[in-house]
Amino acid sequence: MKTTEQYGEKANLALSLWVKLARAFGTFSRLSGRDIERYGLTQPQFAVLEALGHLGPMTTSDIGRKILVTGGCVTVILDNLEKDGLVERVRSAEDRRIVMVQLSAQGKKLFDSMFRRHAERITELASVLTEEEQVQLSALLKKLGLALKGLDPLPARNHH
Amino acid sequence: MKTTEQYGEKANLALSLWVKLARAFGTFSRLSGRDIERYGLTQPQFAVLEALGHLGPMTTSDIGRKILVTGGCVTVILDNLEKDGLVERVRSAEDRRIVMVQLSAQGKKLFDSMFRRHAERITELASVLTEEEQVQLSALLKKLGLALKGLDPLPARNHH
DNA sequence: TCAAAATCGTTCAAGTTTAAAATATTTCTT
DNA sequence: AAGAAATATTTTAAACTTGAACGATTTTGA
Repeated sequence: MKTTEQYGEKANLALSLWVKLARAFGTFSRLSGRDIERYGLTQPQFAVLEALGHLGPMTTSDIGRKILVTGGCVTVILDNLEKDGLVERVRSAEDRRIVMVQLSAQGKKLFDSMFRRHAERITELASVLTEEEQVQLSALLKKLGLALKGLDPLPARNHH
Repeated sequence: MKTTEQYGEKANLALSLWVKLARAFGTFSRLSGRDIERYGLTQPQFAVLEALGHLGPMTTSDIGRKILVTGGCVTVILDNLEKDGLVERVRSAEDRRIVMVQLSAQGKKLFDSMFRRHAERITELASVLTEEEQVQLSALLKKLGLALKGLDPLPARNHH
């Protein structure tokens, strides 16, 4: 793992940070995903239900921005969720280009029973750090994430 | 973003940590990937070249463990890199099941010219945090990553 | 008002990833 | 030494994601 002192101290620090970020995320993601599979959902499907469950109905493109996937992908995810009867698409009356997406009754039910247990699992995973460490890590990641977002020339539209 | 005080304090702390980890990784990954595209490589292709360049020749399955993808995927990535003349597969003489993978002369050349510039870009991205913050974050991520890895029932073989 | 431009969602084709099955080789057991 | 089990890699089929192209609708601006 030691990226032999080859690119200067600052670069090694940065490279090492990047590797650890990728590893921590990868493992956390795999473990979280394993939990989600138990509910018969894929990770992106779960992310959509979570967004709708916590934030309420929203448009297709809002979902894409929320869970960081492209529009074409959102369509597929919604197709599958709709097929399972978990979400409903409602074409807006005011602007008929827009599709509002919401949890169905069944979707709400699944979300409620599922998310609480999932939250427990996430809590369990995070508990490998003390609460103070979690606070520190959270703050540093927030700073990193926000600062990097500023460098990201991508979908940064806030208006609507 | 505020996951309304719904699942208890500890759970909210953990959920928030998870969200921030995913966001920071996602943005970092996208920016890093954008840099890599400039060399005509995909992110996993780059990861393979990096592993081979820094650690020397290794087997197909070592590569998979290193860059955290499945064996089948490594095969495809290597096929494409081999097609571009960047890596070479050498079937081991002692154990003919094993394929050792190494950079070709052209691959070495690309790696040298590419990785230094990429390291600079990563350093630039990481510099949104102070060096001390990077050290702290690195340490916390390392602890998190290693502890989670212990919970991960997956490819944890260390023997060979 | 009416045509051009912009926006929203879907469709499509191509590339990536995974898990499982298949192949080849080696090691273990008896 | 022979067959069973294990190991390393590739192949295959299915799923996911993306970016570009497309159709429908709304907004803009002459």
